[in-house]
Amino acid sequence: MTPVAQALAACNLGDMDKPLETIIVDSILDAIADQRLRAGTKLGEQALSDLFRCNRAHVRRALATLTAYRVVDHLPNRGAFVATPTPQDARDIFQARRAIERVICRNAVNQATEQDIADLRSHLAQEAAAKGQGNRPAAVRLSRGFHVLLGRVGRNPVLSRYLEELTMQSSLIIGLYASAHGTLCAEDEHARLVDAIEARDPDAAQRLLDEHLRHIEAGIEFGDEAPPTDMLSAVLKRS
Amino acid sequence: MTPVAQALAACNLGDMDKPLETIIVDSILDAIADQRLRAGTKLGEQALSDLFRCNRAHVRRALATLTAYRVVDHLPNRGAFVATPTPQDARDIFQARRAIERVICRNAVNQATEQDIADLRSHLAQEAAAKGQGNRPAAVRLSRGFHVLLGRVGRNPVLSRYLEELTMQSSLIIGLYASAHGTLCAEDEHARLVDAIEARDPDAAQRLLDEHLRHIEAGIEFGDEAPPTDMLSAVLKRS
DNA sequence: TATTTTTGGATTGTTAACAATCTGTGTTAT
DNA sequence: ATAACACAGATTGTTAACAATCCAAAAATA
Repeated sequence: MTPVAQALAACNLGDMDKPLETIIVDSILDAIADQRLRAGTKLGEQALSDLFRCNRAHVRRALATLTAYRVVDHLPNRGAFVATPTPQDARDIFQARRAIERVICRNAVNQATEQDIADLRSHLAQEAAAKGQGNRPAAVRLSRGFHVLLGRVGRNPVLSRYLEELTMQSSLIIGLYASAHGTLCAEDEHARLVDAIEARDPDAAQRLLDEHLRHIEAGIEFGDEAPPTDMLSAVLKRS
Repeated sequence: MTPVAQALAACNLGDMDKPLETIIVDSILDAIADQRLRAGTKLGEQALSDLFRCNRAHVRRALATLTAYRVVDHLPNRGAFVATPTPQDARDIFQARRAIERVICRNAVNQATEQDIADLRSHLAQEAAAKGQGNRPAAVRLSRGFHVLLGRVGRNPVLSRYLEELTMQSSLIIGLYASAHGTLCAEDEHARLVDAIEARDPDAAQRLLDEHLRHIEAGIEFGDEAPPTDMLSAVLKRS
């Protein structure tokens, strides 16, 4: 079983009557968000079409979409690889997150229903549980999930979509550069953010979120040199 | 000659050794930005592959990319259409622009070189010229071009990319809902923005840009009802 | 006449075979 | 022993033929 197969194995293979391309794209995005697929991994067309029991054309289409999302790098005649953001990319991505989540956050303060706040709190509980059990993969996934959920509460699909892209890339960055300790969202920062939203205090919420993002970014250690490259990503130097 | 062919005719058909898919994508994006292609227009695969003298597979790939950019809506078994943003989409898009351009603008104040400022001023001159001649298509294109150029000066490729997407959709929106008069960026707003950047005054620049975007948005008239739909876009109601 | 059904053409979706390119291995020559 | 070269397997890129679906106009029915 290839590494890619392992990473994507326990996925959305239940048919669910959704278009095939969507299933492939979402499976790969999930795997990246959960850090089961790491930066630089090659996504071979054969491997994927075997995995999803489909035509290479479908895989090709899916890879084109992922390339447009900037989550996959496509090198002509060489193939598709999970993107490996450079340290500069990382800084740009986190600046973009601050710009976008700032507004998402204010929207959330204005528009959150009681149901939304309940959902957020229930998510917090899940995060705490995962951390309590020392279940790191789940903690990583839920940590991103909190931000995505907040995006939904903000009710601006354009901003949500960008945020999902950016958190995806943040997962790659953390996988590449995260120091072994720390790095995960301190969940009490999430909790205090929900408090501020419930209190309908936009300025506090915005400030908390901004600090939170700076903490995450600060927790990243840009080794002075190249990213910890495993064979494949050597090829991936951005032009 | 089909309407699509007319819109894309005078385009980047010079080969330029760039990958074919890129040429198709960029041609269509340019045509949308210039409002030669209007919302709801069908992008038939045959028509495009004839136009670009290429395989349908290439067209398909290009359309997948444009769909990922949210500039094209893909309806299964029916085809690809230039997206028709709803009034709610428009509000979301302009809010996103404010969130993003705010930061781009501060970046520009911090990082603009003398060359950058010269470029901006030269762009302003072109805008003035186009308006003076009453050349509306050129004025529309250059008006968007100013914002895109500002994005480049900000030197955050992530934000620039989102801005390019958003200004593209803004072109569609303006094409759909713009009242006949007004609506174009008042170029003196652009000019004053450049002044603020040259004066290295981030707060003034940010304020000017925010107001500028609100003016554009205010100039849009959301007819209470459906967008001015020409046959095809009737099919395009978002799910 | 108005509504439904049928039917033909056109368009999109799918598949498989073929061509071009790359990667790694093994050989040869210096 | 090292470097350049050549070959074979594997991977990506391209193309064309075929199948399924949709759309619009004509025919049939009420």
